[in-house]
Amino acid sequence: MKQITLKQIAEHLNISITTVSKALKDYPDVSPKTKALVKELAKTLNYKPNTFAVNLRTKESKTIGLIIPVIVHHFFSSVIKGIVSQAEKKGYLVIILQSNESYELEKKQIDLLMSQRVDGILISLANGTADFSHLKEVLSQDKPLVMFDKIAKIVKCSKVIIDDRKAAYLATQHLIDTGCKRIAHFRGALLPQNSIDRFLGYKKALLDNNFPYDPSLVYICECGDMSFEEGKKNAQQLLKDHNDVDGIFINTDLVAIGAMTEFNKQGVKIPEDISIVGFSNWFMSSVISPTLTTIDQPGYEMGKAAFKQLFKEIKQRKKSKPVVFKEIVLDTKLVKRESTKEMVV
Amino acid sequence: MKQITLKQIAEHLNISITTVSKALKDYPDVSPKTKALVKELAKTLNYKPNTFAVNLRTKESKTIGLIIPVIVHHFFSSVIKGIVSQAEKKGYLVIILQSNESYELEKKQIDLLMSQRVDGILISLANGTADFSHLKEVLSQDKPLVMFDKIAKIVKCSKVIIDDRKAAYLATQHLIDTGCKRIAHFRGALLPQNSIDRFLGYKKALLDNNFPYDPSLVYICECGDMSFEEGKKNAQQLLKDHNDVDGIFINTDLVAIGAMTEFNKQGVKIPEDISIVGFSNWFMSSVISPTLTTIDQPGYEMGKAAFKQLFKEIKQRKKSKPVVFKEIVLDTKLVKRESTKEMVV
DNA sequence: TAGGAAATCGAAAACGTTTTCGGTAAAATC
DNA sequence: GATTTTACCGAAAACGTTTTCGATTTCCTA
Repeated sequence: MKQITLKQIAEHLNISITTVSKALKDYPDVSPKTKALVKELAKTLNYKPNTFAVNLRTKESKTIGLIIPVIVHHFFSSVIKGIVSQAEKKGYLVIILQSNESYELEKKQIDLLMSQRVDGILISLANGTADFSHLKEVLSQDKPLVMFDKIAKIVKCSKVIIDDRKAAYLATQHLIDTGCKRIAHFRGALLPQNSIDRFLGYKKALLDNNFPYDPSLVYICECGDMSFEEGKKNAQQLLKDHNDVDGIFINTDLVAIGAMTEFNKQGVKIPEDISIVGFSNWFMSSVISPTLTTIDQPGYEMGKAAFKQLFKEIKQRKKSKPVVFKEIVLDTKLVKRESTKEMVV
Repeated sequence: MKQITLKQIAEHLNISITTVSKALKDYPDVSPKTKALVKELAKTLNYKPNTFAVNLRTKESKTIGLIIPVIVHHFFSSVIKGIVSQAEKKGYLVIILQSNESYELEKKQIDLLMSQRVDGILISLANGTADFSHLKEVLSQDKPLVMFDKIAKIVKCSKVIIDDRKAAYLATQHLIDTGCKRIAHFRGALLPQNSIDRFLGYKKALLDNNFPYDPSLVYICECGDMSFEEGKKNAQQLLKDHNDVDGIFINTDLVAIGAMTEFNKQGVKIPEDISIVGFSNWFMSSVISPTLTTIDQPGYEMGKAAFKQLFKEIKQRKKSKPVVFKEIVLDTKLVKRESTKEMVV
C-alpha cells in the first residue's frame, strides 16, 4: 500500500529513473514505445508524483495563501469562492487564514505563509492594520502579493478594489434625489481605506448639492465584529441626538440591518420617516422588510480578478520578467429597493 | 535576498550542517554554547526552514484538505471558521475546495488532495454523491478522513453530525404543540442523509401524535443551489394543492425564507394562517419578519470537533496506533421565534 | 593512570524528483 | 566505408532537511 515512486516503475521496466521521469513529461528524447510502456504502467500502478519532492526541486508549491478579516460574511465568502474556483482552474490550491481584524494575527499569518513558501499571497487587510512592514517584507522577498477590498494605498503592489468614493457618492446622491433633507452616515471603523473613501464620497455628495456637512451626523464605531449590534446602537443614539434626520447612508448592509431592526422596533417608518441605503448587497438585504436599497459590491468577481492578477505575477516572476503592478477597479451599481422613497421627478 | 539554508549557517560558524540542524531543534547532544551561537545567527539571518525539504523528509505537510459543497453559506462558512481556527492552533494549514454539490468535482478534488499529500481530509458530501469509492480509497490508503454534517452512513470512518432525526422531530412536535393540525414538509434533495433523517423525524412526530402521514404534503426539490427560489416555488405549489395546511417544517432556513417571502407576497399570514419552522438558524432568520423559528445547528462547533477528531487520527496514525473511529453527535435546540404561534397551554 | 562513561560533533544516507550533459547505437550522408 | 547526424538512454548532481551511527574529545572514577 506504499506510494509508488519513479524508482519502482524504473525497476519494473528495467530502465532508468531518468527515462521514466522524462517519459511521463513527454520529453522529446524518449522513444514513443518506452513512453507508452511507462505511461501505461504508471497508470495501472496509480502513480502519483510526490509533491514534496517536486516542490523541493522546482521551488514552487502551486499553492497560494489567502488572508481575510472574517470568513462568516457574505461578501468575503463570495470572494473566497471566486478565488478558489479560479485557482482550481489554473491548478492552484488555496490556503485560508482568518485575521479576525487583528493586526497581530495578520502579521503572524503572513509569516506562516512565507515559511510555508506559498507561491503568492492574497490579502484583505484587518481593520487594525496601520503598519505595513510585514507586507513590504513580502514584496521585498519578491513574493507576489495582491491586496483586495481592504487595501493600503501606500503599499506598492497590485490591488483589486471598487471605487468606494464614487459608490458612496452615488448612494448619498440617491438619498438626496429621493427627497432627503438631512442625511447621516454610519461609517464604522476609522482606519480602513474603505471607510475613509466612503465617508469622503458621502461628504462630497452633500457639498456638491449645497447641503451643509455636519460632523455630528457621522457615527463612528470601533466595535470589532459586532456590526449588527453596532447598527442598533447607532440607530438608538441617532434617535436621541437628531430627530430631524430623514436619511442615512450606512457603511455595510449588516450594520444597516441592525439599524433597521432598531427603527422597526421603535416604530420609526422606513422609508417614510427615515430612508436607508446600505453597502455591499448581502443576500439578506433582499429578503428583509423593507428590502434594503444598497450598493452592489461584486465579491465573486473581485476574488476572481484578484487571483488572476496574482497568477499573472507569479508567472512573470518565474520568467524573471519585471512585474508590473496593476490597480483594478471593479464596477458597482446602486440597487434600488424599498428602504428609500421613489425618485422625485 | 535568497533564502537562508542550514548550510549557510554552518559555513558561517564553521560547523557541520548536522550540528546546526540539531542545535535548532534542541537535541541533547549539542553543547549549550553552540546552541546559543546557532540560534542567534539563525535569528539575525532570519532563517526559515524550507518546508519543501522538511515535508520530503518527514513525509508530512502539516496541511489538511477541506471539501464542502458551498462556501457562500452561513452554516458552511461557520464550519470553515471553526476548522481553520482550530487547525491554526495546532500548527496546521487548511486547503479549501468547493464541490459545488457535484459528485464528479468532489471525486477530482479528493484526488487532488491525495496527490498533494495532505495529512488528512475533512469532507461534507455533495448532494449528488451516491457512490463512495473515492472515499474508501482514501481510507484504504490509511489517510485520516472525517466526514461532517453531510455524511455517508456506510463509510467506515469518523463522523461529526447532529441528530437530524431528533431535531426534526422536535421541530414538528413544536408545530403540533402550537396548534397546527395539518403539517407539510419541504425536504429538498432526496439523496443526502440529512434530508432523509429530517424527513423521518418529521414523519415519526406525526405518527406519534396520531396525525395521519400524507406523502403529498412532502415537497421534494432537486434544483441544486437554488434554495431560495425552491422555497418560493414550493410555497406556490402548496397554496395551489393544499389550502388546509397550517404548518410547515422546512429543511433549511434559506428555503424557509424563500417560502415566507412568497407567503408574504400572497398575503398569507405567518403564523396566523401558516406556521413555519426552519432548520440551521442562519443569522438572517433572526432579522427577517416575522423572525423564523428554527433549529440551531452549531456550525462553528462542528468544524472545531471535526478538526479535533482528524488531528487525533493523524497523531494515532503517525504512531502507527490503530485508529478508532468515532461518531460525534452535537446538540441542537429549537429556537422559538415569531413564525410559530405561542404554545397552547 | 588506565579505564570507561559522558559530552560533543560530523559523515553520510535518505526522502523522490528534475535536468544537464555526455554516451552509445542506429540511421543518414558523402 | 568513413563520417556526420539523429534518436535514445542513463549517470549524477542538485534541491534542503532529518537522523542514524560512529568518531573524537573530555571528564570522572577506581
